[in-house]
Amino acid sequence: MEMDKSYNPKSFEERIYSEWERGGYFSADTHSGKKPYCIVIPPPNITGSLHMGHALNHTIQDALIRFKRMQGYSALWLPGTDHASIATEVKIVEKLRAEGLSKERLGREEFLKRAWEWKDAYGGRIIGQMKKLGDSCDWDRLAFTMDDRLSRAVKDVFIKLYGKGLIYKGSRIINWCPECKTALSDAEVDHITKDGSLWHIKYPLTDGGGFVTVATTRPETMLGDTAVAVNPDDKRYQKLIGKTLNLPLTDRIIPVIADGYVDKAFGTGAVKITPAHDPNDFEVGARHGLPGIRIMDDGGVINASGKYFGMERFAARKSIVADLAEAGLLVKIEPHTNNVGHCYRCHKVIEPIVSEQWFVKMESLAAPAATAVTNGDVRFTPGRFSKIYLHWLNHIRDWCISRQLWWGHRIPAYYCADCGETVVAADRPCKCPKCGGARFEQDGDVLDTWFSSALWPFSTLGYPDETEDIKFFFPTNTLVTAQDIIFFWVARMIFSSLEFTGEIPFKDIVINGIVRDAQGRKMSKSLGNGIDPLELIDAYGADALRFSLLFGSMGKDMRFSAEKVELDRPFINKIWNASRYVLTNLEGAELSPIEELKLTRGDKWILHKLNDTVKRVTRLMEKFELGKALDAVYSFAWQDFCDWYIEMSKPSLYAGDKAVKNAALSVLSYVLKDVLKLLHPFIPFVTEEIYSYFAVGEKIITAAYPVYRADLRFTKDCKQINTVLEIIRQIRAERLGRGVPQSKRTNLYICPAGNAKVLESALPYIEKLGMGISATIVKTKPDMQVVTVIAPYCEVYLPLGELVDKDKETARLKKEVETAEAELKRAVGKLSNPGFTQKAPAALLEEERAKVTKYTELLQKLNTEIEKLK
RNA sequence: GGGAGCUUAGCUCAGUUGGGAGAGCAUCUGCCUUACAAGCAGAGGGUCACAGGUUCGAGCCCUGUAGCUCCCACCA
Repeated sequence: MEMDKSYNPKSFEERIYSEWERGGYFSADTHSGKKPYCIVIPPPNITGSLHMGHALNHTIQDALIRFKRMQGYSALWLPGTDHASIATEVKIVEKLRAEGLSKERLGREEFLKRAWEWKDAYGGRIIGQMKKLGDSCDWDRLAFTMDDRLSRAVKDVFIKLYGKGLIYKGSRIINWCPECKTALSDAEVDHITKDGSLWHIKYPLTDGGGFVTVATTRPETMLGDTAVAVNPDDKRYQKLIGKTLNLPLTDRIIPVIADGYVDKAFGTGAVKITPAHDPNDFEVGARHGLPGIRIMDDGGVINASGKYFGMERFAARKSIVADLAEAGLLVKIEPHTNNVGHCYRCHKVIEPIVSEQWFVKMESLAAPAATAVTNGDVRFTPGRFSKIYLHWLNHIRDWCISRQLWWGHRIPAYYCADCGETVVAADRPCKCPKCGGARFEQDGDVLDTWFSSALWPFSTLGYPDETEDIKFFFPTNTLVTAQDIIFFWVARMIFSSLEFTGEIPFKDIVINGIVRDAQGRKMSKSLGNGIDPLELIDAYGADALRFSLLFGSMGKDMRFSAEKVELDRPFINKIWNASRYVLTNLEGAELSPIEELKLTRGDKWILHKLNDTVKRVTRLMEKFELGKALDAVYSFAWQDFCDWYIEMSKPSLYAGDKAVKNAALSVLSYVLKDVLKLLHPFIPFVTEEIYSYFAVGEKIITAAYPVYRADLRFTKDCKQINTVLEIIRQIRAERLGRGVPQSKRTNLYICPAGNAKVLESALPYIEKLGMGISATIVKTKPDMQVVTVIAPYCEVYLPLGELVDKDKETARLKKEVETAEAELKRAVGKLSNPGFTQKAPAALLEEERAKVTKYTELLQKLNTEIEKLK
């Protein structure tokens, strides 16, 4: 078998994925005797298409799953999708509109039929895209939040919470989106800072004694005012408390009340109170027994008596302001920046409105969820996200869970048609427990999409049933997600899990960064700066994309562009070619286990370094430092293995000694295979493809992950070879420094400073890598014109003949003298500082003393050289 | 109004518990050396945002300042 001459991912990625799928390599067994490791996927919306955020998030999860699978765990990456109530409904409504239809005309049942059709047609699109990326999910366990199984969990949880009094229905101020025509939870509101205005309006006193001027950012809500509040300590207004005002543009009379909530310093110090349309006013109203007057309908249209009836809210604002001005009641308009809530789906300004909705009481649920993080049961990576999480939980308010939508889990509450009694049950009740009536109407609302996602880690594994899966895999191990859904999802999974399973849902939460564009902006549809991961896969291959996403930092936002993929791709090509080098030489060779080989010093060097790399990479993987882990394999593979060891191995392969060649190939294969294994979690396709040539019939996806081997530690040999490499580097620099072409090889004469033995065994390396015809040990400088290279533990003489230019050489040596003198001075300076010698650790002192010796000797040598040249 | 993160080479970023500033790309030089020119071998390039402080010693710890980014927040 021969590998293609060049790396061409298109020729194998698809094939390899289907081999994995057919071979059942992704399925996790509960009876294998292996330890469980489980990641549940953040379920993408069925409306979604794979974007760069998914690509990064999935690459991390897949790398972790593959790592654990290779380590011998029964590793389950549980995939699924989310019905995304509001997002999907908006899409379907749009589609209907395009067909000239509306959901109201269609009716609930027909609408849902259409929605399911839509889901069946497009909901699986993202799954195919995930496979292109290489996601090794257990597709047999694919879940959907509206599956019967998961819906059962939703009902179960709702009923239990209701039974405990933790779900209640009540009339409260909620966030209303007039576009989506539904209530939203606090988390679903984005606050955007906007330049607006502060309108100062005069409200006349009924006794004719003047006016009270109020300041407001939403003048249209005055139609719903039921009081004006001032601070009880405000001397300006104390006389007015208890008096009444004529509410302009209406015929209503409202009182002036005193409430500590009012800030004397802001605006005019007098606040109009609109209990039905402002959260603060709602509370002030409650304290003072004020009525709330709702003046807006669910479409954001004024729904109050009078001329403004039927006007859109912002048109009404304009009109009201104009009318106030005309009546001489508008004092002034001040520029004012404030934060305006927007719907996270349609981005329209939300309206606070009093409405009857279902809520989850949060206090008792939030506390244990906070504790789980503070006591370390659940850990955030990076740790700073725990602060964000805790802050949210500690300031949480009740969660509005009802949505005036149709696509989703319908609230399992039934109202008796006869007496109005509420019955919460999994199925439609037969008989009213209060009046015995038999006719019931189910609540028309559906649940917040996040209510079902909150159950994801256990609903997907079988909750409320005690399935094999839940017994084996729950609590799961790691959750990988983006920071923008810590509140929506992560926090809610934790409190739900603690409440219903009594356990944490996962041990670790890994927060991945945001993939930004080359200029650091968020990728967004409106900016049009998004990159399509599928296009990148098409152009460069999935491995290259995955590599680029991880090669860099983790947990931090990253700048990304197609150019980055392009620039990172040569690494994969390098691995491909290194593999070809080994493979092409492998023909006819007989390999032996490395334990049985007589290892050369170079072998020991690379094995020692490999061992270090394995240890380091494993540790970093376990700490979720995937970027650094990849970096560690990268530099080992490229620098140590390709640039040095492969070059060192060439004489052994080409010298014609079969035993030597076999031994060299045995080590080459061993190291290469381990490199492939270390890389497999990151770049699964190409490693699997290459592996198939080296281990016919085996699959790297289930190969054992390399482990640190105490028997492959060769600290001394490693140090010695490092010195040799330093000598080689010096020789190369000397040659290149005077423009000697690489093809011009010379004899090398090496004069060791001390023990010659170490250098003797390294002569072949020095010869090969130092561009030598031959390398020989000499006792003294040969009697010819040479360039002297002053290297560690030796001097190397290069007979470069006429190339030697005395002046240049002298200049070069003088420069070296300068640096050596500087180093010496630094070391001596440190050692003559009593503070340093008294307080610095002994090892450091020793190091500095060694430097003094080293540079003193070096200086002597250099000066001798300079003298000789004269 | 609170909180978080960032500021290191021209660019993108690493810098573990304080002990001589690193990588990749870009630039420059020389090489098509039998795995790879998507490559090899070298070189140049940094007041570690700024100002103080702690320390024998600070990119790293402390305080403050500035700029950028993000999150949270019911001052109308």
